[in-house]
Amino acid sequence: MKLKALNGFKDILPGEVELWQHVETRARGVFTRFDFSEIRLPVLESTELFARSIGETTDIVEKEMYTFVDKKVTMRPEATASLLRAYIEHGLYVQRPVQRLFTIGPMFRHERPQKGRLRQFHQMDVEVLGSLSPLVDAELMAMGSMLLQELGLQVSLEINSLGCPQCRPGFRTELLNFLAERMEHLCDDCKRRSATNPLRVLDCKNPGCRHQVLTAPSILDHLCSACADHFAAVQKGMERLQVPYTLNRFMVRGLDYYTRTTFEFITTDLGAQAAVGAGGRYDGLIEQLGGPKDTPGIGFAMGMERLVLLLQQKQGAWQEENTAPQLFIIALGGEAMQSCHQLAHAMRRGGLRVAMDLEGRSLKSQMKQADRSGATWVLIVGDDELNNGQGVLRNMQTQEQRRVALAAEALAAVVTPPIQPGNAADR
RNA sequence: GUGGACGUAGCUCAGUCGGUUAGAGCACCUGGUUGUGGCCCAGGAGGCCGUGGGUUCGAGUCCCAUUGUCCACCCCA
Repeated sequence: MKLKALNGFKDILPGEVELWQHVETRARGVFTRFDFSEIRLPVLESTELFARSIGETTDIVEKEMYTFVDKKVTMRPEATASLLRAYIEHGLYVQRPVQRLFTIGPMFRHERPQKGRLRQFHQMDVEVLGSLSPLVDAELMAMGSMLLQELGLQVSLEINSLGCPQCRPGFRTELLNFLAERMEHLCDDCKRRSATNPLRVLDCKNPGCRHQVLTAPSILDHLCSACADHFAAVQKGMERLQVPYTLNRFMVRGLDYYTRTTFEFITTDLGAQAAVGAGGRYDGLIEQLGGPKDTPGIGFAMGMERLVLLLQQKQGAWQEENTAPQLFIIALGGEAMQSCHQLAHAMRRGGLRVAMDLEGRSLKSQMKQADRSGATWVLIVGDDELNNGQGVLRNMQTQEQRRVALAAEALAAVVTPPIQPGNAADR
């Protein structure tokens, strides 16, 4: 095999696509219920946009971006930056003081692929721009929980606050002092992290580090009064909406722009990839990207691959929509083929799903195809049927056959049964 | 970028101590039935055994390199 998809890039084949559509349909339903509007964004943006928003020294920007160096453009590694760019560029803050937007699409990061992680992956991204209200934080998390619940997934929610530019530096210094005292007990990665991003030591997976960090100062004890009040109001809001969550003072974020509330939807069923969704507040980012002053924002992203993996592991988690042909037409002989081709077209124009073999294969072979297609009805047309204008219509389940006029309307009347008033509610 | 495991038919996998023509199941095609699906039966097609080198009388099997995939680390949705 010579040509194949790139490492970390995957085809989504028929059979699996239906599950993706199911997830997207459910997501769109929930998001619009919460008054969010869809926005569609380019996958290619100026490199500068990501460098400025995500952070020059983050792993994503330093070594994971697909960048056309000569053209100074990059395949987006996440959606928030692009969405904010569009928000600022089109002055959406003028049209509506608080914008609620979502987008669904592919992202690109040059990482080593593993379970639940690809180089092209797909996210559903939700953002609320222009609101400082803690009720928005609570509502976003509640919405994420609702979607996961409607998908039938058991996922836990962990929340934390990272403070703001007022209170975080103080905490950072204190944490650095704490880490310096027990540097020799930390793993090599954490020794490095202490210098680059000390907060990350808090969520190291190494058991030794976890043990050390248990007695570390807590960010939650160092919030300024504004951040503390906000976080308390977020938690009150969560309780009012009855969204279960756990407080995790060790949770931090990988992207530089996060402030205050952060959260992750966590599962234990995806190997090393615990997070199916994550997000938080980024109150300084919009201004930093050239938007209006003091415009706060908050949002989260869910990993579609991870949701799909979870649903695939869960038998019967969803009901596939029936897209099988309603009628399979079998034509025997050249003349019948031409006549049936025309008939199929007329019925399709009328809105029916009609399948037909155009290869002139044997009746037996076509019956097999019809069976596999899942069609309930099969129309058989040979020379005799063509001459007297009556096709043989067979019900594949009951094996009953009858003669029906070779006319689109007559066939449609049999193939699409009128809806019984009593059955409507069952569907 | 680092580590480990694994590459045999479209898919899932056997293949003994190195031995002559490389196998099974599923899927596909044809027939068993002048024009009737599923089940069954018979037959067929489909392989550079990832690639390149080496050892050997002989390599799918052993060795080396390379490449790909997966899992984990890092990081992240």
